[in-house]
Amino acid sequence: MRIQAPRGTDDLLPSQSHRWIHLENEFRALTSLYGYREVRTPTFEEIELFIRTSGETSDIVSKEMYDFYDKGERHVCLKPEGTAGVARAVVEHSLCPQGQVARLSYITPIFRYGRPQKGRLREAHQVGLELMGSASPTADAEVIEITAKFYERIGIQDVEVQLNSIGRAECRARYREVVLNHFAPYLADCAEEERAKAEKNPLRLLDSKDPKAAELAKTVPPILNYLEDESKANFETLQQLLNEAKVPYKVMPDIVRGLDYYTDTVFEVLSTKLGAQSSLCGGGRYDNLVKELGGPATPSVGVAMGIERAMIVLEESGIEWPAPRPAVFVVQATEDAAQACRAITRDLRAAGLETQIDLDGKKMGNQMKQADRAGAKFVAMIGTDELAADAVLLRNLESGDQVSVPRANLVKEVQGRL
RNA sequence: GCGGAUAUAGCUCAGGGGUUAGAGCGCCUCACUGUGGCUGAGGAGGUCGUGGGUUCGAGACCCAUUAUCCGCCCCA
Repeated sequence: MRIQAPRGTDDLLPSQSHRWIHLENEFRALTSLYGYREVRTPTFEEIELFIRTSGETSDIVSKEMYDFYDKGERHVCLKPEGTAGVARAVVEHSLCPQGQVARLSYITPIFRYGRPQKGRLREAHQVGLELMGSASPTADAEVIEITAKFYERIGIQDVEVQLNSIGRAECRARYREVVLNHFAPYLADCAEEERAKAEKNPLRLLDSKDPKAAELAKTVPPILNYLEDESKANFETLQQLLNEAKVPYKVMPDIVRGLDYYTDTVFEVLSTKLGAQSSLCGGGRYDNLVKELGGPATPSVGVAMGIERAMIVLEESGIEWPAPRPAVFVVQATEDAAQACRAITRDLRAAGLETQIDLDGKKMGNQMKQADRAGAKFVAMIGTDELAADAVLLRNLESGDQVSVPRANLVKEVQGRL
């Protein structure tokens, strides 16, 4: 059988890669306005890193790790998410000394071993931010504002920012009992699998798709009622800050995140154009993570946005970004013009103009076709006449107009017409 | 990891037990006699996902396997 790309992976081809580059450039341009600097951490890490941070019982760790033993018997893992590696690097290089703030961004592949479908691959890609060293809700607001601005900037419309606070560990422990009690009638006679799930993370009951559970979920008191004073105050401040920044959001008491490290603020951005995988990004506050990795107490907040999912929404929305195209295709009308053509090609490129030229001595008509197919804006042609006159015939492929210009002026003539 | 659907040319798809497997688009060549897009004429390209089986005969039927898509779990 012919070798094909591994299950759940995708080749990014030239017809698409310019869109990714565009999205990444928009991300970099936006985040650098806020002072974020890019970090690149390894593609694989010791598996322990993710077990410690995401939590042993999280789905990511318990069933989706792309892990293996290397030749040195080290148990390693392709990173399933971006935050843990960045936090590890921050601790390792003391990037966020006490009392300071670090603003970091990343663009990375992530790996999760699950059953693939559209918008959920085994190798996916994310752009993300980590704002470390501040416990203030202004930090949460900054990250959420950038996230909203990012989608706005790339032209994604129908999005909804969903916001919640899940409090601190003690609050969640108390709320856990509330939920278990509330759902007791349901848990008494539901499937074993459901019960095990509820045991692991009772908050999952809140967004269950089981009709009976969903019914009970309507009447469960929200976790917001159980927040400690500080959490509650911060959540209120955050909402004021978002109002102030004119970032629309919706408080959703049932959003819970799958990773153990979140504290207080959690949020997601959803799109109506995504189907079952409706989540465009996820983020939240993680005040204990850096400390757990052996660093100083470093309250932090971050977000990770899925590139593939953004691309799906962009496509569904009919948003097209222009593909790169050559400014000039140089056509050799006769064989004796080949050297002159190579020379003007060099001149054009030296002037920063994307220029292509035929390699195989094809006929002129074929060269014109190549120019057309490549999407060139101009053809610069040299044949016997031009050679004699030291000129170049410059043809606009869109209008069909053409003029003969002195060879020495070619670059200027092209630049003047672009 | 569980359930379901699908797999035929580069792309989108037709063909449903019987001779050399088709279409549209794309690709190549030629003509239009220094010019692409339009037109016309030719042409290349498929072990019908892979491996077994049933049959006189399989692209069609059966089994397995791999991949994709949809739903669940979960999430980006």
